[in-house]
Amino acid sequence: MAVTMRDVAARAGVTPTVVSRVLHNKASTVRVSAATAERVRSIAKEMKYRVNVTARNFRDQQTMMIGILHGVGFERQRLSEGSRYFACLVDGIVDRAFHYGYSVTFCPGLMGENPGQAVSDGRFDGLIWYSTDLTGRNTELIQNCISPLVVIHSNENDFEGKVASVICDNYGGLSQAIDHLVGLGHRDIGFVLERRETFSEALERARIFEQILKERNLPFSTASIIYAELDLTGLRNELRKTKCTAVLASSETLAADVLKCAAEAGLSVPNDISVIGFDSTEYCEGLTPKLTSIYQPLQRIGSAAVDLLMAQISDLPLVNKHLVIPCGFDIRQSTTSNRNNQK
Amino acid sequence: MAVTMRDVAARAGVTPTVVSRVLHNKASTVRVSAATAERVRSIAKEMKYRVNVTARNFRDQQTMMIGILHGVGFERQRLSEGSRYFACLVDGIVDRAFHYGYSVTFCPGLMGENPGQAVSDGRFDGLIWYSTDLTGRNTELIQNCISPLVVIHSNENDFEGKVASVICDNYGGLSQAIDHLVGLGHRDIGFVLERRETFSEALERARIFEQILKERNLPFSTASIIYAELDLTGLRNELRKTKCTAVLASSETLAADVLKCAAEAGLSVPNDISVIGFDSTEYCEGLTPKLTSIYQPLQRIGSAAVDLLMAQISDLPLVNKHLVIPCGFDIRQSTTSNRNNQK
DNA sequence: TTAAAGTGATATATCGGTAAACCAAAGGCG
DNA sequence: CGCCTTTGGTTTACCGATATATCACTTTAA
Repeated sequence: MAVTMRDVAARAGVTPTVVSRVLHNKASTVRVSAATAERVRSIAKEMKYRVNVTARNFRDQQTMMIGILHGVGFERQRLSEGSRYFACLVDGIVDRAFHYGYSVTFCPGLMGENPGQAVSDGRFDGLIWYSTDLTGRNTELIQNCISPLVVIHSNENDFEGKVASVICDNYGGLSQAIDHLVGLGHRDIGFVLERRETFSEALERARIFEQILKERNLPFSTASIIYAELDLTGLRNELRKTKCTAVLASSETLAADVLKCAAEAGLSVPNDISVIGFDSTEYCEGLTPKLTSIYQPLQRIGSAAVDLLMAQISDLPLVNKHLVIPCGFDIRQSTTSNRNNQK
Repeated sequence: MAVTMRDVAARAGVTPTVVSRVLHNKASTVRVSAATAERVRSIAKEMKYRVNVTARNFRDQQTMMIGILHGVGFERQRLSEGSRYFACLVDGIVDRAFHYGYSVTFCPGLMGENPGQAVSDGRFDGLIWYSTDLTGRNTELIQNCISPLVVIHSNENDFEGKVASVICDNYGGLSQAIDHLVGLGHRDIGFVLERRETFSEALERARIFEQILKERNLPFSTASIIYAELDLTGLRNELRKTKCTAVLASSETLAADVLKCAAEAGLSVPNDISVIGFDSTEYCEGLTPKLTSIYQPLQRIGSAAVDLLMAQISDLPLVNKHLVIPCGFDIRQSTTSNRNNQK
């Protein structure tokens, strides 16, 4: 069917080996006469010869392919849900992988019995695990996963420090946000997160939020944590009765929900209540009011994950297999001085 | 390194062939004793044997992998740009591909010299081409692409009908939108699109828009087409001075820009001007006011593309290689009766 | 003059799985 | 008993690229 190396070799009156050398080895190292090399090259071009990548990968026992495992099991995350977030991450991964000559494949949900099997199948040279849920069954799957593996949103404390991870600096990001609010005169600050016990990322942020408030000697009580159900009625009521003059939301999407609920509850943002989100993609600019937000460099997180993965694949020594990427902070219109607060 | 079929065979005291038959052939067709089969199966399980997918693919001369080629060349579309749109499409593709046992890989930008080469490389069994630009160099690349190939946003008139395509029913969708506006008493209707000569999809919609207005005996002039530059100042001015009481935008993102510019121009939507978008993902619900929109069933478009591709890969006879998927129409808050118009 | 070194290529083996051809032993039948 | 069929395997070959070892033929140096 397709033109093979043998075909080219036959036409050029040489051995496949020579063709291979001419086309893929550094010509300096190998001994092929200039004339032959030129002839082979021109014939290969004329015949539109292309290496069979599958054959080469098979021989080299590699695939030049990494998989993104997202939303494992019941979580079943789709690209179009929370897409802004995931899309930025994927862009970072794909770009960086491309730079290494690697391609990226999506593994939606569970791929076969065990996600790790995709690697032992030889289907991928490595996996990047992206999931907001690092509890229960996922913990187990990750630990049993045959490396190479990098988990996003995980840190050195998870998995006994054995699994490479990339995470944004939640502590730094939340500190900036809280200090910003404190600077504006706020003292009663709340944290809004989805009520989902398996949402590790949000829970971790809530934990750090509490820690920072205490470090700053700011008031913290159970009322400081506001849970949002899928149905937003509850959130609307919570906002109406909370004594917080400012709230942080654990994600951008949730911050948008807070804006919506505040409006429905008759609260003006930022005059009645200041709101800060987490993510800061271009989406924040589109909201009314424009959302002040902690900025996660998602593309950098993605590319860092690829770097970690490549180090494992190439068996390079890793100085640190647990990366923490600093967050930025973008002040927009949804936060203002507590003086304005009419409560 | 990994356990191979030979390892299992050795332990079971049989030939690799037998292992292969036991594990992957329908046991009924092949002649292996029940006892042997059972023994092989249990040993394979015990040794955690997994087929080497690369090896099998190599032998079968296939990859069980399809590529999504998006944003070729200078266009260089990233997933996070226009992500809502693309994300839905990708979800449809990935799901359907998975159903066929195929995986999906992203090929951002130009992959090597010629995108089609990815297939002749044997890297993919087929390609899905998604691009808003089907002009110039891309036309050439598509025509030179070694099949199998399916192009999204293309129809039977492109590429001499030779290239399989999937497109949404722009005529039907726009008709519904225009009839909706006419029903509300509007007569001066505009169409907003990005000023980019290579934006085939938007240009096609503008052309159909014009056709429908003429069919309905509605006023059409060059002023009916409003171009949006990257810098939105122009759009703001255009909206301020247009005599249109309603505008259609060629995409959801652009419709959001129209809402923003209208607000900045001091126009109330929908009272001063009605706005209709194209896409209708959940994003429309988040805008203020909620956006009335033509609904493209993006996931269906994606899955239809996969079906077309699979038919080509399996060499099945195709009744129709040019699919047109009907659009829906979701009425929300950005359109209202022309009576309210204060102009 | 002869051995050593250099040059330009070829032959071979292998990655793992599997289809196709082949074969030995057991069972069936006139 | 001898011949045919069935059963339960084994042997072989191949997919395409390429690393390694090998080889024939020069050229150079002692």
